[in-house]
Formats: sequence, structure tokens, C-alpha cells
Amino acid sequence: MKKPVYKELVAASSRPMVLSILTGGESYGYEILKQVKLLSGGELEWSDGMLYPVLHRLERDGLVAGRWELTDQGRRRKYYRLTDRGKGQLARDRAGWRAVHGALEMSWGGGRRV
Amino acid sequence: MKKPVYKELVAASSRPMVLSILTGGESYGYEILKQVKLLSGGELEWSDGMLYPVLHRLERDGLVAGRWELTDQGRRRKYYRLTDRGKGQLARDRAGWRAVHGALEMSWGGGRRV
DNA sequence: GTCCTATACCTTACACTGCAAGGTACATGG
DNA sequence: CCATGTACCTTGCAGTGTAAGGTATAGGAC
Repeated sequence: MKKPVYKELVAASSRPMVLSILTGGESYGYEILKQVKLLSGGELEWSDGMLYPVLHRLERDGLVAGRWELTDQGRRRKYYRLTDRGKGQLARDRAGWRAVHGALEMSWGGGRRV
Repeated sequence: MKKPVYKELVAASSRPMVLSILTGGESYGYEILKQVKLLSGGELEWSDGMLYPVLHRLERDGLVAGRWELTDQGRRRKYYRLTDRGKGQLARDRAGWRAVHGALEMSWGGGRRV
């Protein structure tokens, strides 16, 4: 029943998806994984081995800022928040995505032959 | 004025885009490049160094079938047509794309916080 | 003649990315 | 005890676009 999405699509959507989720406030890796599943109605399920490197890259590039926290259950978590630079990147990613999406929808439905 | 799309997005859209263009009938590399530009209203501009390997992969995987032709101007062209297997792949790619797009739009506009 | 542009195809070195698989650690419940 | 859930991390592999280069023909400008 699960339709695994091809990996290039995961690669293309990971950054905008994470940045976008963080516009709703701070979050951490494990929770982001659940959010992605929720947002997609269960259709998308990211692996943690893919997400953590993404978060590290985003932090390295200054698009998000992380801070460690210790829950009362004694678990450590790394919370991330969106930076101003991250907001700018999100806007660009969204524009790029929509440009490509528009062209795809055009080629699917609009079926204009030349 | 040109907004280059990040490469992961190109990678994610290349296969469905090419397959989709070929649903309109046979085409060849150089023409596909112009079609992509046209379909996107000039926003997308693929490099040929990226497209030709894509076409070779699609042919290797049996999603398209190619045949060489010689124009009356003495130019050689390799025409590609969509195979049945390619149609199936296109349908899956489209479903995957829309699932991801839906999740992204959800995270952008729907802004549901949990 | 020479040069530039357009057409039309191809390849290689490089950096990047997800995937699969493995690891660490603690809490809870059977 | 041991399985599950939480919560983080890393490595080797295969696949991908980019940038840059190559080959070749046709047509127009100068």
C-alpha cells in the first residue's frame, strides 16, 4: 500500500519541507519525521538516516540554528529554529518548486503540442 | 532575471518531464530542451549535458525507445518515443510528485500546526 | 575566406545526496 | 529479560547535475 517516492524527489523536497515545518516554530528531528508523515496524509515516510544529515547541512549553512535540550525524561533533543537566512532560502525554494510544478502540470494536463 | 533551479529539483523533475513531453509524440534531445523552456514560460533552462544522459538512462531502462534519423539538411537526430513501460513509470512519477507537492503546499499555505 | 550562431549529438571529473545498514542510549511495559 | 518507542548519529554505495570540454554540419554576415 505504501508507495515509496523516488529518492530524487525526496532530495528535492527535503530542504523546503524542513524549513517550512520550522516556520511553525522550533522542532527536532524525530518530531519532524512524524510531521512529514502527517502533512502527507501518511504517503511520505522519511528515514532518519536521511533527515539528520539534512539538518546538519542546514545548520552548517546557517539556514537553521540548533540548540540542545534535556527533557525531564532524561532524553536529549536538538531543537532547530529557522533563521532569517533560512526564510530567504525557503522563499527561493518555493519559487523554484512552483516553477517546476507549473511546467509539469502544463505538460500533463495542458498537453500543448508544438 | 534568470532564477536557476537547484539541482535536486532538476533531478526530481527530469524523468517525469521528459516522459510527459513524449506523450505528445516522438521528439529528440535538442527539441526537448526547447520544449522545457517553452512549457515553463522561460523559467527553466536545462543544459544538454544533463539531458543526454537522462535520455540514455531512460532508453537503457526501457522507458523510451530511440531511433536514429537523418534530416534532409544532413543532420543526424535521435528520435525517442514513449514505451508502455514508460507510460507506467510516468503515472507513478506523477503520483509521487503530487503526493510531495501536496505535502509542501500543506506546509506552506495550510500552515497546520501540531 | 573567416567568423559567429544555431543545430545536434556526446563524454568526463567533481561534489553532493538518499539509501541501507549499522551504532549509541534511555524508558516503558509485558 | 526483551521488545518497542524515543532520540540521536555515522559510513559505504550508487546515482545525479554541473561545468567543461569535445565532434560535426549549415547558414549568414563581413
